[in-house]
Amino acid sequence: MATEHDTRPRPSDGELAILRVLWGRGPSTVRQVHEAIGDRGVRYTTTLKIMQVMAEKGLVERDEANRSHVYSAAIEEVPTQRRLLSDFLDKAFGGSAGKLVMQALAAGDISAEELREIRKLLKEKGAGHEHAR
Amino acid sequence: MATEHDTRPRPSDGELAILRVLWGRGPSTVRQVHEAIGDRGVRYTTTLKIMQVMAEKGLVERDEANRSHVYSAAIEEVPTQRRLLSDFLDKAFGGSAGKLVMQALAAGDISAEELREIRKLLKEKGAGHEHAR
DNA sequence: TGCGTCCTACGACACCGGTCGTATAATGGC
DNA sequence: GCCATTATACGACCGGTGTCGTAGGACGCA
Repeated sequence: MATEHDTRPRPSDGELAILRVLWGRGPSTVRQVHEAIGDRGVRYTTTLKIMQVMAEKGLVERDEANRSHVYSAAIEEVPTQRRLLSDFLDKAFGGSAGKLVMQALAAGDISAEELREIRKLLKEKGAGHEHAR
Repeated sequence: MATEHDTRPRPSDGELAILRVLWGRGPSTVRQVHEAIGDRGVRYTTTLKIMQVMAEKGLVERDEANRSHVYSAAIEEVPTQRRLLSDFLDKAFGGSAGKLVMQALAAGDISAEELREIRKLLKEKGAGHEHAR
């Protein structure tokens, strides 16, 4: 069987913030991450601690070659987002992806660029949409 | 604009599950909610406690006329979903509604019915899509 | 009137996530 | 070689959430 389920836990909110930095700028030191986050009043050791815990959980990988350890994301961005989205979909929208999409469209500001992509995606998806089952 | 910001806290996951029941079937007793939730191994008093806390927080209202108190949702479904969605959007997608929509479209099974609505919405939205502000 | 049933109320507890202080070790400039 | 700087490690604590046990009151019915 190809689909061995990932045993790693979902990232928490704080962990996700760190992952976003790692995904965005690639392997980074704690300091770099800490500063990238904008340092919302939070101490350096807090960021450090979270990242250490993440390493234990397998959410990030750590290169200890240098004194300043270099961390990199151990889980991919899109699949992770998809898992979180799936959870959120169930919790907040009872699993109705349609409702979620509609509210996202109504609420969020979406660039023309992205709108175009969405239309394209929708066109492909709805190729044979004549019959609704 | 009379946008007095709602001071009530965001519902937690457990609270959200209860709200979904309340939104779905209207004012209900604790027992009804508890059974509707499917009772995932959780004791009755757990459900009760959460609902009591929700009442304190102002997330639900309680009618104590009868012995079995009747609870009803004190916050509306769509605005609540929108707030949660907005939070989630920031946390998981860095605020990019476009990315979220695309993944939701790609991942979720959306009924033909909803697909049609989405297209309609998209059409309206993109009517004068020359400038995406 | 007494008893089983159902309800609410309340407190205790455990876990998780986030936060920080402090201790200790490496580094590099002077 | 010394010292200030900067890094990691570790433990403590707090608040929120969920979980449950138990106590006690209301109800209905034989």
